[in-house]
Amino acid sequence: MLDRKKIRDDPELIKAKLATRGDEYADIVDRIFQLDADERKAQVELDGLRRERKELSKEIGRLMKGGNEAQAEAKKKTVKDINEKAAAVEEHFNAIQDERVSLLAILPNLPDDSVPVGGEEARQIIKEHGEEGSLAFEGNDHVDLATALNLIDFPAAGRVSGSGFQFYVGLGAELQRALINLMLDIHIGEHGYREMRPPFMVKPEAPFGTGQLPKFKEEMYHVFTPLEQVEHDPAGHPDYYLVPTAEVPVCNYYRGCILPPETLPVKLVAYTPCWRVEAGHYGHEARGLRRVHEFDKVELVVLCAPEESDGFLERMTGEAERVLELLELPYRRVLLPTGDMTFASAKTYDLDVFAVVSGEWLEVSSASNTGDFQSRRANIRFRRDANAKPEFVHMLNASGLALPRVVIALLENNQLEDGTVTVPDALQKYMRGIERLTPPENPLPFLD
RNA sequence: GGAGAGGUGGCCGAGUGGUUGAAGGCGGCAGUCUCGAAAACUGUUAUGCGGGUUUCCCCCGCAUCGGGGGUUCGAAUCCCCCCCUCUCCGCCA
Repeated sequence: MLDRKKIRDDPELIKAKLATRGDEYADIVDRIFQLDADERKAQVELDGLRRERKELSKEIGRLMKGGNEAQAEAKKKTVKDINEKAAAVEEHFNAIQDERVSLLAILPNLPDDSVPVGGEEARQIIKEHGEEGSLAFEGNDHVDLATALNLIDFPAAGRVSGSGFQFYVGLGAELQRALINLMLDIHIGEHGYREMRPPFMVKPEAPFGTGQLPKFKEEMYHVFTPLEQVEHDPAGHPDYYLVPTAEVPVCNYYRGCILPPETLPVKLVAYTPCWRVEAGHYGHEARGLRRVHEFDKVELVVLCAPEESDGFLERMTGEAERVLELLELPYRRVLLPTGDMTFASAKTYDLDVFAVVSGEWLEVSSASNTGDFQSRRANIRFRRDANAKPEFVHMLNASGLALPRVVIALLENNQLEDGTVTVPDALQKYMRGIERLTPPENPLPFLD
C-alpha cells in the first residue's frame, strides 16, 4: 500500500513512477487525489458535528443531575438534529473512504530508482556463475529421466489430481526431502535464519497484506467451508486461501503488531508447499515440472529497519545463490525491470538455472525488497527506542529455492550417458550417502 | 461436538449509562538525591486519522476498552450477532 500522503504531496511524481509499471494507473492516482481531498473535508465536518454532540451530551447530563429537565429536553432535540446531519455526513465520508481505500489497494509498489525501466527486454543480467555447458551425448529431458529412473509418476498424478501435480516416488521423494533439508540447514546454520512452519491455509487478510489480494485473486486456490456448515453458521469461517508461497503466512506473522526495540532484524525461513492456479499455461511451458499447481519451496523472509533493506536484498540473493553453488548448478542473477516485477516489489532479482537438455534458463528464485509496501498493508511497525514513535518495517522475501526447476536442472545436467544421474556432494549426506540415481532393482510400475 | 468462564492501555487490574481515553499497581523513560548504583520522591508514558501551526516542535478535534450492529441526548458499561482465549467432558491423527 502506498502512503496516501505521498499521493497528496506529489501526484505527478507517483503517476510517473507507476507509469513504468503499466499505463492503467494514472487515472486511479488522479481519482485517489480527489477522493483524499474530499475525504478530509468530510472528516472535518463530521468531527465538528461529533464534537458538538459530545459537548451537548455532557451538558444534558449536568442539567439532569441538577433537576433541570425542561432545558435538558430542549438540548436533546438539538442533539437529535445534529445526529441526523452527522449520519448523512458520515455516510458520505464512508463512501469516499471505501473507494479511496479500495483504489489504493490495487496500486502496485513504486519501483526503486535503481530498477531499469521497461519490459522483458530491459532485464539486466547482473552476474553469471558457471557455464551454460552441454552434454557430450544426446541426453534426455527431465520428464524422461524422472520416469526412467522411477522418480516421478506423472500419469498417476493425472489420475488422482490432474495435470500440474506429481507423485514423487522412492528416490524421487527422498530427493525432495533432501533438497528441503539441505536448504533449511544452510539458511539456519550458515545464514542465521530461524525456521518457521506456518499454516498452509490462511484468511483473506494475509494475502491482502502481502499483495496477492485483491488484484490477483484468481491465482490462488480458494478453500471453502462445507456448504452445510455455512448455512448453519453464515458468518463463521467463510473461506481460506491455500498459500501460493510461504511469504504469505510468514510475512503476516506480525500482522497488526508493533515490534519492540531490539527485535529487528527478524530473519525467518520456512518450507511450505505452494499452490498456484497458473491458469492458461499449457504445452511446452508446462511440460513436466516447469510450471505446476503444487510445488515445494523454501522461503526466506526478513523484517528490518528501513535503512537496512537495500543491504538485505543483496545478502538474501547471495544466500539463495549459495544453495545453487552447493548444488553445482550454473546460474545467473537477473535484475528485473519495472514492467516485470511482482505487485508488491520495489526491486527484484531473479535467479535462473540453466537446464542443458531444455536449453533454457529456468527461474528458481525471486528475491524482492518490498520496502514498507507490505508492512503498510499488514500494519507491521517497530520502535527504535522504548518511547519512539512506531515506524513501518521493511519486508523482504527470497526463494531459497523453489524445488521443481532445481530438480529439472539437477536431472538434466547431471545425467551420464548410461542414463544414471550423479548426486552433488553436498546433497549426498541428505540422501543416505547415495552418489548416483540409478533405476531401482524393483521399480514401482508407472502405469498409463 | 457438549457445558461453563472470560476478552479493558506494554503487563496486571478497577470500572454496569454522564468531564473515564479510561482509577490503582507493575514495567519503561526523564529528573531529584548519590562518587556511582539501589531505594525513595517528582514528572512522564497508547494508536490512528484530520485541522492549525510548522516542519518534525507544539496546540486542537475525532475515533478506538476483541470485531460488527443496535438502544440512548450520551455506551467500556445495556441488547443482538460474530471472533478469540481458558477450563471440564466427548471424539480423534
